[in-house]
Amino acid sequence: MDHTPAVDEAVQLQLELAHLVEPNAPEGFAPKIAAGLDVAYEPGSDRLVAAAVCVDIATLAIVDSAVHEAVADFPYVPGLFGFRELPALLPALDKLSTTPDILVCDGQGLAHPRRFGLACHIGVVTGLPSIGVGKQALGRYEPPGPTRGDWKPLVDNGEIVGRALRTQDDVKPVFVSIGHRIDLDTATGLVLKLSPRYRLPETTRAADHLGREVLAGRVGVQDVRD
DNA sequence: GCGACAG
DNA sequence: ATCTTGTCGC
Repeated sequence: MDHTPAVDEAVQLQLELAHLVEPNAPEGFAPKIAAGLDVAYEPGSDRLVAAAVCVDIATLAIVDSAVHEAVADFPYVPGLFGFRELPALLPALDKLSTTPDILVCDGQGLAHPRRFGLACHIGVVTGLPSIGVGKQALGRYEPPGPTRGDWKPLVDNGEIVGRALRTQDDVKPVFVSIGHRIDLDTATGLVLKLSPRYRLPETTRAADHLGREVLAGRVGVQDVRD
């Protein structure tokens, strides 16, 4: 990517990079390790902590983690998340001693006005399969049934860009969309697999928790290889 | 034109 | 995203 592009050029960059998104999983794709990515922000400052936590998909055990502290150099603009979080997320990924099979991002992937949300962005840049799991949709959506596993397609301009997925009975749905090198069905199945008990996947819960602990100073960055 | 708007 | 008080449930 670039070194802090201007807001207006960021939009153009997304339109170009969107062509690089691959909507299918690699041959014989059988992910074993999923990495949860999240960024924690310090109130009233530009300081932030990006966290990456690797989880064994079969057991949900945490097998590796890393963080990267930085200063936000791009403003929060809905639709331009990648430019704000990638600069911090990429270094965190590099610090992992494990290469995850798939990245689970906190935000949208294809379910984005220009079909290039954070998950697509980090997927294309790293070349790794990725999926986006947002807590909130960018636009309107049809509520899925009340049971875990129920879902409704997310439609934007006549295109199916993702799914509103119920990960637990009677809890608000999450918004799943592909990021890169994966398909919607596989992404949906993986999100359910990673969310056996809570609304959000264990991957994003773990990354969110680690980021907050480091921000608060309760966990030293050296404890997770900084 | 106006409102809505991932984290 | 983060702040903030209380409440419900395991």
